[in-house]
Amino acid sequence: MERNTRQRNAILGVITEAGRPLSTQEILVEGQAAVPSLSIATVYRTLKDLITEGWIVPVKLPGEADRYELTKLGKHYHFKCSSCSKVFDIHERIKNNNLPAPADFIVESYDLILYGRCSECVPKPGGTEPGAAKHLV
Amino acid sequence: MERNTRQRNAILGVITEAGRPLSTQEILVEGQAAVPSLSIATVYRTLKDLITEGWIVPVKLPGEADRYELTKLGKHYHFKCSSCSKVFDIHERIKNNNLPAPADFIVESYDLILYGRCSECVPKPGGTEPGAAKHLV
DNA sequence: ACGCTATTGATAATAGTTTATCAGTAGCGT
DNA sequence: ACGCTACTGATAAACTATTATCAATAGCGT
Repeated sequence: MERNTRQRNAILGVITEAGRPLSTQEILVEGQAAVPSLSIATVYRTLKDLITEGWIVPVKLPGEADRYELTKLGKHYHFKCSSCSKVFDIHERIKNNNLPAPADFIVESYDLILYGRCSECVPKPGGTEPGAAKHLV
Repeated sequence: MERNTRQRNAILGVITEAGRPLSTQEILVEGQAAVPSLSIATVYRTLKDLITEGWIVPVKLPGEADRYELTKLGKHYHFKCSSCSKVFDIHERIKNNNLPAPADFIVESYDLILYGRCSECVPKPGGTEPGAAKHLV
């Protein structure tokens, strides 16, 4: 990065504010609130730069396109809501860190992905499904 | 399925023998040992049928194409070797099943994926990297 | 062995995501 | 304010994985 552009600021701003990993489409739409002309090409270009510079990291989930979040959030896990499709960070530790594998295998790292309903999409008594209407991704 | 073809038998056979989730390419190559003319189209078609019929299930890993394994193996986790790229089943149980998430989230399921070196690719003293030469996927 | 038709093989087409292209725009040093 | 050139926006292109197409092949019931 050599110039401090509105687009770049908007994109890094959106990711910083989000507090959860965002898809390229989420970044595009949110970023256009700040820079209406923002294009998907610039989103991809800037994400690549931000990764190279170490500001953000891609979050990979099975069968889905990458999402992106701040590197400084460090090692943690992810929760995907099966209703609204948003992905949230889980910073709680796994209590028992004793991960089982065959004795002659060397475990170097691991991913844990939880699936379920986020607080917005938990079915509440006497109401219609909140998730259905709030589906944004 | 209405006819019992050599192709179908070969594909289901390869998956059954493997003992680990196989990629479409692995299934194609291994299947061609039994049916040399086997094409990738037939692999995809047959995999879809076998899934519909309940024989196999897709195994999804972050950022990778689906692999396939027998349904009857039941719920378990996976280990991906960072050297040879093979994926192995982990049937051992997680000792502490207390998965952490925000209190107002409902966890319905989870995926656990271990990364590291399989027994074939563990660096052994005084030898060159076995993994480099054995990279088959 | 015959014949019907489900299945196959080869390849084109599709789908989704990411990257390349290039003329126009806008940071930023002077 | 000027000018250089990195950056942007629009879109084409590339890429990978998967599915559709269709003439040729091969199960399987008779």
